[in-house]
Amino acid sequence: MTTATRQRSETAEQILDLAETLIQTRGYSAFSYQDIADALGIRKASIHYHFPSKADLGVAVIDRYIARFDSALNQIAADQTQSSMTMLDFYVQPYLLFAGTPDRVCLSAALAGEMLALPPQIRERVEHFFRTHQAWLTKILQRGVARGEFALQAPPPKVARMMFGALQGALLVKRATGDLSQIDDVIAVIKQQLAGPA
Amino acid sequence: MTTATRQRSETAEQILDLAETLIQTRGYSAFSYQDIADALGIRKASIHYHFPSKADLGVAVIDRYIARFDSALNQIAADQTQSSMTMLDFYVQPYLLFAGTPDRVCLSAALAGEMLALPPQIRERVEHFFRTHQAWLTKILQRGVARGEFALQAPPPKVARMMFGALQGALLVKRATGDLSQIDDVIAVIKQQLAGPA
DNA sequence: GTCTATACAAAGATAGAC
DNA sequence: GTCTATCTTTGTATAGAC
Repeated sequence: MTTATRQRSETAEQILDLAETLIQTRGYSAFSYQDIADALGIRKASIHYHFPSKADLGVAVIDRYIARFDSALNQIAADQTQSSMTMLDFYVQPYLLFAGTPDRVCLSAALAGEMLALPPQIRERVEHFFRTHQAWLTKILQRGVARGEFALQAPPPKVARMMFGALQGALLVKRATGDLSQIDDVIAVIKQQLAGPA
Repeated sequence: MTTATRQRSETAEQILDLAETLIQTRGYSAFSYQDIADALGIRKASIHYHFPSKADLGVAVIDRYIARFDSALNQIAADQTQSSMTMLDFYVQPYLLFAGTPDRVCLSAALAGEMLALPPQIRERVEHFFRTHQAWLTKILQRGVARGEFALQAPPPKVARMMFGALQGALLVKRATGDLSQIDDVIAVIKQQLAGPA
């Protein structure tokens, strides 16, 4: 068992949950230990006990976020009897979940907006998240092409980039405009294009 | 002549330029009057003379940003002899400009990442920016379809949403990963899809 | 593991001299 | 229009009692 999976106290988990939401809605720079202390009814010093510095907390939040996605991606790829489109449908589930809320975007996208204000350890992880997801999408697209399920008009890596950017951008636009149908529309257009010319 | 076009002092312009860059690279919450004072070799109080509050400065920055885009969009639409694809090529110019720098994203996308931490006046403008651009893109797509230049597999408003999100997302990913080819790839894929099935 | 108390720096902002 | 000086609040962080 690695360090990443060592269990955490109940309070630590609550702190992580709240910090994740705060970063997604207000950004890393704009949230404070005080915000969390108020919400949980504890003192700032107690949070420092669990996460000595704000950077430590930020790293823990994104590491957990990444781990959740990694687990989901592995699960999807585990069942090779599925169609590639079904795999993509599973992939976009988290985006649809965020889409259902008025104020949530992908944690990594929120962080990417303030990239140069982030501690280096956090920056690295945002970069890792983006690279990993685009690579994963590329693999699914290649699989779909190989199996004759997709008819792409551009190389899989480029289509993967377009898809990933469109999903992340759609969440940002959704929140800013308050129009929750943004992601549904974007996903619909993407899927139609993968299916190939009618 | 409207208020928006009233001329500003040289110092005020320098402050706006720097604030714009700082918001694009570090975000609204993370930049301070001190950052600007240091860079310009002036005092914080001097900035407060030109822009009483941080919200005032933020509003001035995004208003100028929006005005620049509005002007560009109007210019593009002014010459109706152009092809719709040419109009789109002009539209993506600013994105390509940002794409050439390692750390710039669209001002509105940076702000969208920390939406709930923004003063209401700024939030409104981000929303306005997103709505305006998607509406403009929709009009160009409709024009292209009407003139037989584009063969879309989905309704123009939805394709416009996908395109816009993809462009914004591409800039964020570009900065996070450091791969400047992200936008070129995304634009290439988008254009190929507009041209219709081969 | 949580608290009180406190240190220390930075932020946004204002008053008033020049 | 810019400066010095100052105020107030907030943010991150630590020491040490319970």
